[in-house]
Amino acid sequence: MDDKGASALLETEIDSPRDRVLNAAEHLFMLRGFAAVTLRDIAGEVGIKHASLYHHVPGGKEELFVEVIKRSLNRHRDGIRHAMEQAKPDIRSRLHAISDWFLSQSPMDLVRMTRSDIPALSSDASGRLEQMTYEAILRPIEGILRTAHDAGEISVEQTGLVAGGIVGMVQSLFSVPDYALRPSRPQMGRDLIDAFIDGIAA
Amino acid sequence: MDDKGASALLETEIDSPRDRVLNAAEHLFMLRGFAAVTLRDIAGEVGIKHASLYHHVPGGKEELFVEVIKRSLNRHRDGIRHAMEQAKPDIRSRLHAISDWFLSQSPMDLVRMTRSDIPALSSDASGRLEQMTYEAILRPIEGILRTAHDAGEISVEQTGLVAGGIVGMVQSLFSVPDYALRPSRPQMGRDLIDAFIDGIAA
DNA sequence: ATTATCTATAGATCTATAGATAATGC
DNA sequence: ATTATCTATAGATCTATAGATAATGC
Repeated sequence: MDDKGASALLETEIDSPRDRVLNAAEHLFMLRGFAAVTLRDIAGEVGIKHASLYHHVPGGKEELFVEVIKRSLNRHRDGIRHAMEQAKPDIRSRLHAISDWFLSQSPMDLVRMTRSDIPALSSDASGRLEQMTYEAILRPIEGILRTAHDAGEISVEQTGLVAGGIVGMVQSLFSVPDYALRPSRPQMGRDLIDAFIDGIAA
Repeated sequence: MDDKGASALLETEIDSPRDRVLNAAEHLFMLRGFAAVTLRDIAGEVGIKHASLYHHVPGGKEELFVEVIKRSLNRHRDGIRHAMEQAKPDIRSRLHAISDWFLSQSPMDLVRMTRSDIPALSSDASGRLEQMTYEAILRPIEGILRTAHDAGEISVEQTGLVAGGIVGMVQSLFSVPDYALRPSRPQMGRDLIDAFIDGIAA
């Protein structure tokens, strides 16, 4: 699957130059979106000239974005999977773990990604990424909810709807300004999850 | 407050040319965000050349965006206020009405607006819009939750947190693709509100 | 007479490419 | 020797302005 050659790097290995480029690109693309980030912005964050980016990503801006999103989605898929293995099996622990995971990552805005960024790409990449976004994030959470539902742990039927709602709710925390961060963002995430599980009604 | 002169237009009045420009701009800015929309896109949707936009909005792209957002935020503030006057006073009816209102408007992405679009503006406009966003949308909803809390209708204390979560949850529905719109988006919104009020736990 | 639009163009970016130079890894 | 970076530049596009032309409203 990886035509760049599976690298059997030592664990002490520092980031490859290509990874430093992808890291900078991910930071900026996630923060501002595809259109608002220029290749000069990314190169500037790495500390090189923008023309040098083409050595690492010959396909230019679109390939850079696609690589960044694919890498991020794969990491989220694995992160959620791993969190589910670690967490206690009850739905509250599981949703807490998912919230913790999202809030530990660079701020993703799934709404902007699916409504603005991804549709701006060539229709080829566009379709693949849209599909991949669903498979990596919404589908796993949907599965977790479905399992909890079948076990009689939760009552709601519309697992897809609720999965999207939870993600939207948690990601809204990324726009909480620093001065309002009391309690911490992860704690806010768990509080929102608790409110959603128990209901806000008195 | 409005230095363009309060227009005592007849109710049968059709949109002024300036309003047609603002409408097109709002549609595109809300869909794709500030950076991803060009003046040519907007002019094209109106059916004029991009240079003509400067006659209606001399300040150019930034002023156009600021005008659009201010108009939209004012409309949301009034719409929420009006919805609260119409709705029954219990918190469920009120949150249903808020969800209905949001889903009746052109798709707003508050996360993208506050994290990407608004910070890209001159710091002058940026500060004003950030403040106005909070006052027009989050504060009213927070007030509604606070009232319900004081009346013993809901138990959760963190009204600001929950207000943001509800908005994020409802706005996530804008990224539901058309083929998945069963039931309707407004019905999905009310279902999510119900789940949030009653809790998803069995 | 005023308002709205157009053509033409300036100047600033942006993406992308070509080819030279520097740094790195056997 | 290979990988990474740089300088220089082409060509596309974007925002914005100036001034001419067309449409509209008394």
